[in-house]
Amino acid sequence: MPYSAAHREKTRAKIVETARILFNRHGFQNVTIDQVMREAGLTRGGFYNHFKTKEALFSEAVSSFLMGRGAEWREDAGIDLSNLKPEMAGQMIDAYLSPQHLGDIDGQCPMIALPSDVARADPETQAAFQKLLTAMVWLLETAISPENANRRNDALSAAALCVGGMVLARTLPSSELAEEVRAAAHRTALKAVNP
Amino acid sequence: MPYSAAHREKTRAKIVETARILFNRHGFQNVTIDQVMREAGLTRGGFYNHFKTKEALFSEAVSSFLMGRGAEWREDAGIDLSNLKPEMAGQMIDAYLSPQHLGDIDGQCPMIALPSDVARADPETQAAFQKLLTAMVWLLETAISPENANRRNDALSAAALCVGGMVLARTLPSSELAEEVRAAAHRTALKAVNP
DNA sequence: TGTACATCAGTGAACGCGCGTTCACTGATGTAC
DNA sequence: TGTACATCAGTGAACGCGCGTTCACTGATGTAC
Repeated sequence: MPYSAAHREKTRAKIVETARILFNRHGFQNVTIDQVMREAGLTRGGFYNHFKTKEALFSEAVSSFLMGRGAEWREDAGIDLSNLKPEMAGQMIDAYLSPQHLGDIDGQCPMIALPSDVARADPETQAAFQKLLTAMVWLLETAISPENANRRNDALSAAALCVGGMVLARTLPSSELAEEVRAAAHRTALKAVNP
Repeated sequence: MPYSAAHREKTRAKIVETARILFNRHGFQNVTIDQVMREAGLTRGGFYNHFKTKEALFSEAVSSFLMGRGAEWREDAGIDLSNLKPEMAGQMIDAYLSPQHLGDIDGQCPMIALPSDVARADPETQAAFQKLLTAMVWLLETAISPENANRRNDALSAAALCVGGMVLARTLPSSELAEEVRAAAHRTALKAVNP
């Protein structure tokens, strides 16, 4: 058995991570397989040793965020999934709706960079997207103080504010208005999880 | 001067309106010029009599919403721009975050259907998108009771909830979760403009 | 320990298709007389 | 009022390029002996 399974897995992971970043930058359709493979230090043809189609790569790239880049991101924000405390909902929102996240094209959450692309993608990709949102809502809901009778409603709304605020801010050409939207969504999301 | 200017203008408007709908359904890149022209009852080649590039059409399609489909939409919701009253912020939110709007693929607001596409489009298209948001925020802000000291913040947040809630709901494969997000965003947006 | 071998990750040329754009043309229509 | 003409909206064939995918191959590496 030439080439260890670990080697194969490492190459595959490298392709997925490269793709995640390029999709974040340019969107699904504006990234070519050639580009991904070259950026990953490989050549075009090898792609199909690892993935069936370009769409399959997209699905993996979206899905990889939760435990990949997203995990680093939670760590930086001081969020410990195995030990959620009420204040972590606020920390989550602070991090998600931060100017840093707005400026971090490569590392951003796929829900911000790719919603339209996912809406038109295959069911696997949409399922990966849904998992991302479900995880976010779960985290917010679990962290919100149990005294709040509208926990679920507030968690869902905070998630909508997080994604909506960032999507709008990303799309606006005027950075002043973008910043205004981000800041307003931030303030209101904090109020929603901690009324 | 053969063919009246009105005829030319009518054809052009027909192309834009057809394109707006097709972009809403399939996204910018998944719609071909051939498709648009055929659907508008014309043939491929004529396109360039009216537009310089496909991107120019995109920009017009986004921009056409405000005074086109969006105007019908405001009328149905009972919103009169020349005579805004406090309760109209609520009517606006009721209409935007309604199950009907969620189901209306063809008629939906471009901010919901096309945010990722616009984020990667040319400056004209982004400017058209910004005009849409600016109009929405202006409407909400103007309608919100002047007693509210955080008018602008609340209007911006309500807009983020409107767009964010709908974008998420559109992208989710589970219609139950989609409906839950929509309803939560709706409730919280209403609270934001009318605390 | 060293070597022949089998495997399969990776290579790069080629294929085929779709689509944005161009272009020479056609023919419907308004105007001048 | 009727007709010849000029204009230009609309036609449809063709071009050219890019990209997803395929395929015959190469050569690095782990294993058997």
